[in-house]
Amino acid sequence: MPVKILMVEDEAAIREMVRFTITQAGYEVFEAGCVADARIAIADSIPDLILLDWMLPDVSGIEYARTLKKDEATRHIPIIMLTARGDELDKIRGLDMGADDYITKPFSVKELQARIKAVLRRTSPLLTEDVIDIEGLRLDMSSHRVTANDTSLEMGPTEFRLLHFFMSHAERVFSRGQLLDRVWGGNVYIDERTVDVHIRRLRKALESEHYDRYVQTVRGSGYRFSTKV
Amino acid sequence: MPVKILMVEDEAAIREMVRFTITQAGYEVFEAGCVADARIAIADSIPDLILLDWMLPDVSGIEYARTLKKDEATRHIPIIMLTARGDELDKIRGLDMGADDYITKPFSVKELQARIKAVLRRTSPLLTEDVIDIEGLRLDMSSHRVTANDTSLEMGPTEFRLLHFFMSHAERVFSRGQLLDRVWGGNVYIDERTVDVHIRRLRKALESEHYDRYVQTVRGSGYRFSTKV
DNA sequence: GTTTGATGTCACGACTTCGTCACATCTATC
DNA sequence: GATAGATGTGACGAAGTCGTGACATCAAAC
Repeated sequence: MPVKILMVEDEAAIREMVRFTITQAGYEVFEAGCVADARIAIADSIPDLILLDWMLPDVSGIEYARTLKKDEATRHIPIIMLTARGDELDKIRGLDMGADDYITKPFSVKELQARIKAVLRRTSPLLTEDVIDIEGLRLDMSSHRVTANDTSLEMGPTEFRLLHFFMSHAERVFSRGQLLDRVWGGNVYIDERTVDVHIRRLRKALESEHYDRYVQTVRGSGYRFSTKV
Repeated sequence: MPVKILMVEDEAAIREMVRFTITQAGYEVFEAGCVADARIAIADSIPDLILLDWMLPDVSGIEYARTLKKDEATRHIPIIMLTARGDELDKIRGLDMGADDYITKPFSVKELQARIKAVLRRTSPLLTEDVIDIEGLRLDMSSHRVTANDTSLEMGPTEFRLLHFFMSHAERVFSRGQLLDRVWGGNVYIDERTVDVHIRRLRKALESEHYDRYVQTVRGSGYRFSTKV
């Protein structure tokens, strides 16, 4: 599951350039030309980062950023604002609506790549890793494989995504609703108890090498991946 | 468990701006357009801070602040008064009805954020923190875990909430009624003696690492979490 | 068309948590 | 040291939460 980036930008030229930059770096891009489209894209699948133009045809980028930060489901998503001139930057900074970084046009491919990487590393460091190894449990994104002490473990696609999410966000509790949003993708009308079943399947897959104890139930709250047993 | 802020303000524009500022900072907002609504909101759930306009349609902010400070259940809630002009500020100061801070309109987002943070820090320094550590007893909200000297402690959800409340309001006595209001949430019709039982359960959970001595009985008043034994 | 694997839902049972009660224990006061 | 009121504590039933196997559905592969 590659890192998903949503770009909200109306100028075709910049979109072209950003799309190239991002795919080049191995991320997955979703594009929206206006806020309305962005909403649809997010409802469909929650991205790991948003590149947000400050001037948009329908709603201003600033205003939209505010909306995103207000919503519980999207609050955690880091936002990089794209602004036209340096002097606008000050204005935006002054408004302080929760962007995690800013970049002024025109910008270079290298600069954009660097900032994306920096923001992702800051917000969820393990998300960018190609292979995550926690106490001998190794999840390899490129080969799409999970091994425990060099023993290959079998699991379904959903369990793999679930494990990847857990391992890149270890030591934190997530409610069933949050897991549905972030592992299944938004706009799904799935019973929350379904999460239980996939947790069960994931545990079963990890069981043979005794890593199932890392997938912990937090009664009344949700689930957690933690090495502290 | 986010910090809850009640805003009592009749002007829609200011409400909009304040609501944004607050959610932005990660707090939870409840809104009331008049004192009557504010009463209802408080009966439902006691906030951690109140932003109170000085001119309100039904009862004046000053008068309401006095009422709040008279009532045992709401006395502890810090109040920030919102006033229209600087000269009114002197008047209010002179009246001294127990506001913890004042802010004059128009005010900036930054200023409001700063004052909220300052007041919260002053009244309950640890309320804004995600992880609270008191003398080796550590409560981590994000991983939803309690550890004592690196030993994980087991307890039920209610005991966890109770301990979190105690640790973020250390060295203060709370009556059973106050604890019911603030830990169980308002509008519950539960026997006050039930608190005793949960205190007992919390003590039992802390017992193994000898932190139960921090949960203290104040005869005739209620309970207190204190490191002074 | 059949098979296979993945997925979401359901129902049942096991287990936890919660509020209440009854009784024991403690403390202040006389 | 007797009394009365406040608090500690174990037990219990009810309600809630979670684990788990079974099943229906669907899409892709053959």
